[in-house]
Amino acid sequence: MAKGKTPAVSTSLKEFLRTGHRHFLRSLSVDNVIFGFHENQLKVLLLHTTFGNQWGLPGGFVGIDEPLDKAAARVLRDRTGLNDLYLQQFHTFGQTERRDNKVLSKVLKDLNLNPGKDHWTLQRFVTVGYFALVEYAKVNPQPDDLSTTCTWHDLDNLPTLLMDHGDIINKALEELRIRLKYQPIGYNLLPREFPMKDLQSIYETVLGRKLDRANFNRKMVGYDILDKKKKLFTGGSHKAPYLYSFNKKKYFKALENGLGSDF
Amino acid sequence: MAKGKTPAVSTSLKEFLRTGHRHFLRSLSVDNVIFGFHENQLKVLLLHTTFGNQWGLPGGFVGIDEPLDKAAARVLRDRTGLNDLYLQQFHTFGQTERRDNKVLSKVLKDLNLNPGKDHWTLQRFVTVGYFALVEYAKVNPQPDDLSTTCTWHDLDNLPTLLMDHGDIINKALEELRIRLKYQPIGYNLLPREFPMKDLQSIYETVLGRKLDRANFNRKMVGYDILDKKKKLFTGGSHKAPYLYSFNKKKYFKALENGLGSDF
DNA sequence: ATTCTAATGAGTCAATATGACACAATAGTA
DNA sequence: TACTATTGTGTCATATTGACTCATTAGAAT
Repeated sequence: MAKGKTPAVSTSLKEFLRTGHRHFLRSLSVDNVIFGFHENQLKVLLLHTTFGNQWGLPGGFVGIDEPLDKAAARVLRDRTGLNDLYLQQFHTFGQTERRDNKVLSKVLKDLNLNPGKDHWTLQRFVTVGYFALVEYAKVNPQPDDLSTTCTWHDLDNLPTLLMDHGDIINKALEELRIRLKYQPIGYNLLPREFPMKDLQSIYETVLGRKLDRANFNRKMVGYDILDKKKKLFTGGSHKAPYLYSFNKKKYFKALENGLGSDF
Repeated sequence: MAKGKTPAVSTSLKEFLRTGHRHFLRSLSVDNVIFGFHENQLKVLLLHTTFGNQWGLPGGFVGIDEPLDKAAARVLRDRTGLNDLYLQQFHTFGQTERRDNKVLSKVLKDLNLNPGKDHWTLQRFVTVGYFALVEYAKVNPQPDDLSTTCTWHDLDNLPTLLMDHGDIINKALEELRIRLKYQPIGYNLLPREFPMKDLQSIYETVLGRKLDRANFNRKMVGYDILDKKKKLFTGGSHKAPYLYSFNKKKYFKALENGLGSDF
């Protein structure tokens, strides 16, 4: 979907479509499922395509001399304006139906480029899926050259999506669910300091069921990977909760001893 | 590494190297980490390359109209002679150093083909890693067109490997370890009926530590996914163990209730 | 200032799971 | 018939989990 900003590539969309096959790996792309958390809702960042009038995941191509992970990180940076985010490869999608005839052939026509079936963007693409966990408030969503808007969408109220992007999101969520069970990565969705209730909300949303407040607290504190801070003044008319922050040192020590495993 | 046997592709190696770029996706390959279990050892199936005098994973290219998963299954079938095996995609490797200059340029020279830097096989490749769990005794290892032998190797005594194939195996093992903790997939490495001790050995090998016999037994039986069969006559001078077999119906029912999860 | 409300931190307790170990049973061998 | 190695099963102390209680407290209402 995205126009890559790899060094030495023209910034013009037309030029990109004409000569991209010389600067990017053929038939390979990356797509990012960027998760955010806001108002007790898990959200995904989506782009609205200029030409096809459809929503799709932020994605891009892989530079001919660019590591795969860097390509995904580049797309993530370009769409969020942020660096060094939690980004995790989770699955590669290689069905033969994965090709975008509608949107891109319309683009090509509009730009007076050869819309023939053999254009490199109209070929079948294998895409490597990454999911990212980002702090909602910090993100400044940026559309790419093929889209008009870039906005958050509630995960349980998604619009119709391009190609298999719905499947990709589902798989990302599934993978997130699994990972959350043996790595406490949820904090990546929160500010540096957060009340325990917010972390619990994330777990409840991702796992899809309510958790007991007291037991959740006990368990998280039990992992010994959080620092307890001073109080928070919430503005709510009730007892103010503690704030916690994630402690990386403690985390890696805890990982060695095996966090949350059977056997 | 492998020559694909996709329909309508010439069976000659030379022809394949000359025209492969028209039948396969460019710069994309699949590699299989095929695990077997024999004499209490976890084994991996490796190929010895004819030209480079090195060992590598069984792999292949993806047909232009072939689903990714099918390509991996095809490679697995071609090397083992078996169908319908446990095969799981686990990671895609996309470092820029992933190109095979040594082996393939030698092959090209020997076949009097243009050994220029721009030959399609000498480009950088992104490879999708799959791991398979197979029943050791049933496998009939088959080398491919670029290798002389295909044999099992002890996982803890591997030879020097091609490119990043060592990393790929390590990652596969790591992924297998994680999966084993929340899905009882170990039985795929065993015959249809097996004594509990063999299953325990697999867990011990994969997890890398001894497990208590009685507790392991209790836990596995507790999952309620195994059928207890008649006795086995081992030939050993001791009490004969029961045989168990995996029950898929029970398994899927157990999965719904969440097998071995925190929270 | 005092009372009220909603949400928090901490604690209890029964049920269940885990880890370490014990012991009788038994297939083949001596 | 006794011996040996290994198996099926049981026990028990300890740790973890799930469901619940209760005193505490920040801000709003009075």
